[in-house]
Amino acid sequence: AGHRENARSPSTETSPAAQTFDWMKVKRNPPKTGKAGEYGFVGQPNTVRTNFTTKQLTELEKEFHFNKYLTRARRVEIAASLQLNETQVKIWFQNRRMKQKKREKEGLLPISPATPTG
Amino acid sequence: VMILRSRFLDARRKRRNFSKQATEVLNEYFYSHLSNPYPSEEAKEELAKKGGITVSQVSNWFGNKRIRYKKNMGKFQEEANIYAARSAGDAAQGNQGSSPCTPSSAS
DNA sequence: CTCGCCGATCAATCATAGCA
DNA sequence: GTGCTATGATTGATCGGCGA
Repeated sequence: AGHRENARSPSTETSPAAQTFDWMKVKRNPPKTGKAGEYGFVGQPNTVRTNFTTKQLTELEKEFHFNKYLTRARRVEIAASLQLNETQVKIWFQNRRMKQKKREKEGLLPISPATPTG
Repeated sequence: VMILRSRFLDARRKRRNFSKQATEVLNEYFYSHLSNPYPSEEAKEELAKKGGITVSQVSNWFGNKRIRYKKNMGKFQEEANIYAARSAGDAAQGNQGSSPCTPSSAS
């Protein structure tokens, strides 16, 4: 699943090789990590990816080993404990699960593609 | 920043450029589908096999390629022309009707 | 309708490879 | 041996679709 755009820019057609397709115009909204309690104002979009500290990552990983999925209550605890947003904790777990899945997949058949009669 | 960055630097970062063959296959697909360079899972597997790399690497390559291409289109015009000429006659440019091209080699 | 998850992708960054 | 660019991988966060 993903994007299905294919529109082309209305103008700028002089160049034959590369127009400006829609996917080239795709822009992501700035992160709304409303990071507070660190610097600047509270509730002000950070506009930049948060850099998790080693401690935070360690705790998150530890929790991940305990259980791959979090409950609302648990999430609140961890978020408060690590001084992160609930959303950040939630997202971290999501990305973590995806990473695990990818790891399992890679360490399974990248060495033996079973290519009979190539 | 400062500090803390001294992570063991996961050896993962250890990388090696892809073979010419892999780059060739990837670029061929990219510029042949410049209007929509989003290969499906199947296409990725095919490309991975042809290039002798993993599907993840194919995904990474396209992800980086797309971002870097649109960030510096001018820098890729040259490549675009080169690969565009090679496929010349594929779903690439102002191709709205999209031809029923499905060269999927059936085994 | 709201919320979490999945899968894919984005976008910024890290660290190294390659070249002058 | 130094400095810059090219390139692969990592990752916090977004987008769209689904199901509870």
